[in-house]
Amino acid sequence: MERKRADLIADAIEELIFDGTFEDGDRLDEVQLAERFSVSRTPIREALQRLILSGLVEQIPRRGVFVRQPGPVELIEMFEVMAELEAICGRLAASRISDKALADLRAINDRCRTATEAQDADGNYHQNDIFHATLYAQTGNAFLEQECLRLQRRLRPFRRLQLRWRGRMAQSVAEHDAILAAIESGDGAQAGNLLRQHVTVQGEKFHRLMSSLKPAAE
Amino acid sequence: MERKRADLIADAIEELIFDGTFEDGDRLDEVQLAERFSVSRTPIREALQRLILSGLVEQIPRRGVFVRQPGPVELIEMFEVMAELEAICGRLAASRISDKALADLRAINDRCRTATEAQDADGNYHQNDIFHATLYAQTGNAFLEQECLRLQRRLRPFRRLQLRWRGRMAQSVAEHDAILAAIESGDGAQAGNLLRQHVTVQGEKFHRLMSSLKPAAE
DNA sequence: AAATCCATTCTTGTATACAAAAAATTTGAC
DNA sequence: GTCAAATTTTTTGTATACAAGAATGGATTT
Repeated sequence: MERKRADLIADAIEELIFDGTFEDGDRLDEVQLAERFSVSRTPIREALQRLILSGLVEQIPRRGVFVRQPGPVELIEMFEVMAELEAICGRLAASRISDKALADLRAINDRCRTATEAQDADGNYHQNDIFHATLYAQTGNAFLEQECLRLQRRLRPFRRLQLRWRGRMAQSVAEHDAILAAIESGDGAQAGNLLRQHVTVQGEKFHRLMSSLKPAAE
Repeated sequence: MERKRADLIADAIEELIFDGTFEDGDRLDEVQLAERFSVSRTPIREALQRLILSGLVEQIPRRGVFVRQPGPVELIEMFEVMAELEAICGRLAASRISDKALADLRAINDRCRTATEAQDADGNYHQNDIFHATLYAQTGNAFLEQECLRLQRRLRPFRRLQLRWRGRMAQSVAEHDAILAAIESGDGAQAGNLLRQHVTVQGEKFHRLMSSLKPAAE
């Protein structure tokens, strides 16, 4: 399943948006991008199509495509959906997970713990993504897994910001422990509730997220 | 904000797949489609991009795009996700719905009932879609609403088939009544469970119908 | 001086031409 | 006659040329 050049370009443009090269509201000029990537406008336009469909940019007919970072409201909404999806995953996984996968999850969370103790935010962040992705796979529902991965990917740059909150990493690891305990005991409802709380943006996390958005809003 | 020609073509091709003009596994020839719609290959390719991203067709690099109808397993998975999403909508709507919207839902279900009594499958089908779409909007979460509409749209041709089951339409209307009662009493958990069951049944009915058709299809 | 209208220019949307890769067919050897 | 290799053909992927709509700027008028 090889990928085309347009896919690579789409990923590259996505990265340029995430790292701040293109800010909210910026127009993505086709000819500039074509020069930057040393290709014609055609593959650029294909790449932009992908980004439009993923919701990362918005197209205004005959005007161009513009970076469209989600505002506070939309972001909260997306996190709410993510929380509910993860709750579903937890509930389903509790009744469908294999012993091996459970051991894998414990091992992944141990690596989260190690990274946390080493103050390694990048490591924690990465292992955390793997933890959740592994959980998705244990729902036994490949379609659900893909949908979760899609939203996880979309929220990635925002989730990363939350790790800057002091003590958040350690708390996250502890929450993973509780989730794993609920899954192991087969208590799907409890696993779901814990996961929903784990992902839901509320209280301190809410303010933290909002203030980190302020600079991007300008 | 109807976009451009490529979007109309994408919808048209989608319709051609749903109505059976293109079957599972068929290759969608770019030049043939270009002739059919009297445009060049460029807008056709853009339309196909959309269908690829929506999962309705599959692209094999350097080979072309092929119609990819979901198999029995994937279909069951999709219905399971739809059921869980609707359950979420029901739970959220129970605490967020307005009195006016509740009255609207009752009116829509009354139209479902009228259509059922008139043996009007098309009418019931249409009003049923509106019923659920209206419910999505009452979650107060526009992102969730859009995601639900997306999956609802994808499952539409399959949901339609289950109405052929004798008595299903009347049962569906009764289930809507129970759901509305739960929402009105503010019992989100109950509303969610009823909706999950309501949609799960659709999937199972469809599954049984499909397996009974399998011999004929081969 | 401000506003409006027209022309120029810039950008997207579409068509076509070209290149590269895969499928199909033909030709040749055993 | 069959299998294989090479060539032809078909089809996708990319580049470029062209058309149409929107923005911009200047000139003219009030």
